[in-house]
Amino acid sequence: MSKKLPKRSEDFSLWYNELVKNAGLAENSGVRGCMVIKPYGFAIWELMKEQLDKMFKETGHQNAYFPIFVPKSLFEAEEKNAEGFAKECAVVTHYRLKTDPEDKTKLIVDSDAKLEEELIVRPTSEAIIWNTYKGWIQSYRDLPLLINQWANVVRWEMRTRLFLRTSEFLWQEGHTAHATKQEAVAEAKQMHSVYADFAQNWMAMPVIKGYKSDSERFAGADDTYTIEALMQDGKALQAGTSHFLGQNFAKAFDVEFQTAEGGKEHVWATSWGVSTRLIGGLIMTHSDDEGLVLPPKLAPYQVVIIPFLNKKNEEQNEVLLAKAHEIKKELAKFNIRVQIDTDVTKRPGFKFAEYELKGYPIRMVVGPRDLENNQVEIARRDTKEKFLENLDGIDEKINSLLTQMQDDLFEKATAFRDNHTTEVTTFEEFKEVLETKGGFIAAHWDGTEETEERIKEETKATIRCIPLTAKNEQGTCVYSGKPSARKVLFAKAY
RNA sequence: CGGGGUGUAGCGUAGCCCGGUUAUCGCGCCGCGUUUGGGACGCGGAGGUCGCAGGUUCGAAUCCUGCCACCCCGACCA
Repeated sequence: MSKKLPKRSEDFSLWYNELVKNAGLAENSGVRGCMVIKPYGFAIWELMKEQLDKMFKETGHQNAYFPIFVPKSLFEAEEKNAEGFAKECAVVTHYRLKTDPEDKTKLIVDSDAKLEEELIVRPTSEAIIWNTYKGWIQSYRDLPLLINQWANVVRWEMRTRLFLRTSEFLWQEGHTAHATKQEAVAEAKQMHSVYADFAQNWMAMPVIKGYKSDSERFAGADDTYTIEALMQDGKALQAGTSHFLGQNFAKAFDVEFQTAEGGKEHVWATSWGVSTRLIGGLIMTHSDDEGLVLPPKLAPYQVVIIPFLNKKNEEQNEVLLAKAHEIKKELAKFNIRVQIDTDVTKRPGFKFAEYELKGYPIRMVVGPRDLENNQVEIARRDTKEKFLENLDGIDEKINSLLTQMQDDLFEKATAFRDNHTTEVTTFEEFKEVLETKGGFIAAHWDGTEETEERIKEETKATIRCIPLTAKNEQGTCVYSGKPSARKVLFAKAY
């Protein structure tokens, strides 16, 4: 069915692309930069959504849905935001097609059906949402307003990559309104932590929490908090952002509320989002030359049971299948997601390779030999270890193995990240590390956009974030030699 | 948007420079048989608007023009 993957170490991009396609996660759609997410890939997204949604609700948020189209006049209301996205907007200008009089088999845009005002296909929903919030917020009693939306957005990027950057992508965007600055900042930080929690405890993907420099900040935000992950090729991935928007959108959309004291004030805002890009991060964090490696918590199926079926031996097949179902039922006690492979036409070796490619965490093989001994063969996807396990108490054994694997994956990824985080003091060192080893580089920076830009031009590395944990220590900027108060994290990024 | 490349069956490809019966091969797919504890083998079979539209020609996958899509590099990417 699928051919061998290219080696990860030889051509990471090619490896990634082939992996995504061969594992059945997604493919290019043939529609400009848009991808088709296939059922297996979408199942991962659904698991992510389920957990994130739960976390949002636990922190007091509700879901709602706003239009995909944003009238241009609304879009341009917040200048910085509009400017930041202007170059990558899809725009609806007409609302009707008609048969081409020159060629009856063709349709053409009906020029009589030109919209008076163009509609922007949302690249993000601040504008339409804040225009709506204006009508929802009059009093401090209406606050805080804590809303999340699951939606698709469109950004007309010049160059696209499956999951990491597509013209259309799925995401969630939270948009909140608060009575005080303090409360809004706390909300932005809280959601920043929720993302970090999700990345680390569900995706087993270690992240650095930090905030963005002026040039990397969200257009229209006062502060952008980010979680930054490191991929196996040494490039950084911005995995989620949470923005403190100040009063920028409240002012642009005239959203004021009456305080308890009777005064009028603009509300304070946040927005925060993660997207299907997380799936790309998940893949590039854990996977290997054999294919996808999924952390158990986000694996559509955590266990595949493969009974050794033989076309010629119906009786034995029945016994093996019955045993497989029995085991599945046992595992259900711990809500373990199990698939039973009932295909009689493929040989075992082929199946093993396929399930490895798809990243099933545990493979359990049941053959005649095992039946006699009341055992199964267990194979771990992450370490490739194989061993026999007695079936007594198999539910608990598998459950704890899954927990173990989840922890091990996180530890392994953390070790990789730490090994690829280098502190440097000179620009020579900076360039050397970037070229040979990649990864995060912690270096002093003078805080100017100019220096940041120069470094980017010379090395392609950008400031990924100013870590929240960065301790104050006087030093000199790695590029300009000017004084610096703390080290920041640089990397080449996706 | 600039530079380069590719488009031939579900996938990967040969053929194109130098036009000429019925378009090559492998994988996959279907059928039968033998197999089955790490990607099986034999035999038989199905599957093609050669990216699209024009043009040149007795004749176009092949030459010319235009368009479209995709890939790589750059630019772009809160």
